[in-house]
Amino acid sequence: MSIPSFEDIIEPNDQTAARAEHLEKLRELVGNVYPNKFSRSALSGDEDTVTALKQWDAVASIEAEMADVKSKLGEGERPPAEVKDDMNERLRALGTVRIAGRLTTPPRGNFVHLTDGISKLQVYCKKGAFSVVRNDIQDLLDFPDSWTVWQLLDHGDFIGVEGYLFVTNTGEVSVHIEKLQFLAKALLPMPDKMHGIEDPEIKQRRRYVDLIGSSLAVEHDGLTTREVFERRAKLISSIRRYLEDHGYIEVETPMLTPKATGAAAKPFKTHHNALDIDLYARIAPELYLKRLVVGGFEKVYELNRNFRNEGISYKHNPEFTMLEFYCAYMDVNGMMDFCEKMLQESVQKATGGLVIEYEGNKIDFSNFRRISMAEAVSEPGAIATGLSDSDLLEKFENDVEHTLIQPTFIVDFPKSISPLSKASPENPQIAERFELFINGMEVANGFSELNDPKEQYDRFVDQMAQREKGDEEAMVLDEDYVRALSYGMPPAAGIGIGIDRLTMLLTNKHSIRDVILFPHMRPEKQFATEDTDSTEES
RNA sequence: GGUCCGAUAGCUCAGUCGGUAGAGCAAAUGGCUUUUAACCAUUGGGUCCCAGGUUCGAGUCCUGGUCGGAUCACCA
Repeated sequence: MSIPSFEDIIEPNDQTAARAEHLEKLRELVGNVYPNKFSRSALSGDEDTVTALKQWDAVASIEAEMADVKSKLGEGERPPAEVKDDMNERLRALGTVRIAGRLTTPPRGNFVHLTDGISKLQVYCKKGAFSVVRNDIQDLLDFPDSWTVWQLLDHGDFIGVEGYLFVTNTGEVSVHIEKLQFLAKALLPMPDKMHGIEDPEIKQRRRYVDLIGSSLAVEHDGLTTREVFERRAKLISSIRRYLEDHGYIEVETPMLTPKATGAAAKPFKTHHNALDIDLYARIAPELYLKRLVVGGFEKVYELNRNFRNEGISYKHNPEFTMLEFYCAYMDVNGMMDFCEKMLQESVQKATGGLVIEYEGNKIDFSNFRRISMAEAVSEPGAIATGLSDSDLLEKFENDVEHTLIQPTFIVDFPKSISPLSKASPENPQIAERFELFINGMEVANGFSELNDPKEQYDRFVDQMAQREKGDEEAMVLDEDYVRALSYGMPPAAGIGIGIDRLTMLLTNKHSIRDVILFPHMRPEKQFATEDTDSTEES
């Protein structure tokens, strides 16, 4: 296949031409236009980012004072000169700052804002009163070359500045530049500064530019893209901390497996050349994790990707992040208790409260309902009886599931659809299994783990029979897993929690694609998929 | 896979009944030594997603396609 040219990739236009020309002129003035580093340091020596600098006590307190002064001013009035002078004296005494970032606007006049992706900091340069670092040799450019460099900066470029802090006439804390260093060029134009990128396709395909746009956008509904993924990260780290605080150990089990089993789903298939065998991307880590319970890891978890070769929808992506964990000697009820507490803690940490707003609904995590599937499909006070397992499930999925807005554990699943869970001691037709529903969406699935190897074998055989009958998603017999259980597994409970869906809830996003940085999409036509066969050894 | 909706300048979007392709931001040029999304003036910038069709004439109407979104089915 032909290799696309650089121009094919960046698609030149008048804007890129101007930027490329600026880059060449800058190269003549400063030498290397892509220098290797810029040492950032600010007042106490620890503030390396714009955000850290703005949050540092001395700076934050002056900003707070100024906000107070400005709040008492009328429209168009400026802070009194004596207030400003006093602050400037205090700021000047703090010393020199070295700070770097991306330009959030084109340089206009003498001002520009730098961003670290979170906060913005204004910098001011006085024509003729600052120098530009030459990146090729230890030397400085002075006026008029320094001013030329300033004028060659574009919206989106990276610069580093050295200078002192001051407040402007309008009361904004800014850096007065003494030295400026050019750090990197943006050859492509930045997104609209008011709206960022709105086209959902470009937002998802080019998440980097969505992130640039969303951090700079003035107007946005709800969380910015960056905030969505920061909240996702907070959720995940708080879950990890909670599990580790409770004695769980994180493990990694195979993603490429000889058998796709442990869940009801269609797998992705691939091929290992050296071994000449087919492998499947895992659909669940479940059976590997329980092998570890057999081996003596009494509390074990894995938080990573699963792959299912199925449809794409607002709540399905071919690869999705799932938390699975197992606890020895626990049953389904203990697992529901633990899950409830863990989710409450995580929601609190990620959002700051237990009540979230999702698509107009208030969802309260402070109390999870528990009702049986039979109760859920029945009129109040009259439990439906005589339904077959499949009718019960169908009625539940069609009539009830979407009505479960508040966190609700549905318990007492039919055993026939739960091939890995233990039967209830009271009713052999019922599995000790639950699913957690929030906003009509399944978020978790857990059960008392079946640990009788012979019964597990029989259940697999039953699944294989259904497979024979054409059920592509019936579970595949895993002989080694049956062997593992035969070494003895303690009673245990396990759970799987859909992290993407939980994130959707906590970020008020309707689509799973909005909470996955790079969701699955068709490849762009002009950049065909790589022909991997041609790289194969012959 | 079914149904519905969408694609116009780098970005955000208008475009009436089928009659010369528009605005704001961004860009270029000039001015400006403290501006707060948008300083002032001037200028340039279009395969109206693609391919057909109807028409004197199509961004606009019709058919097919591509890509995307919503929704239903399947699924977690």
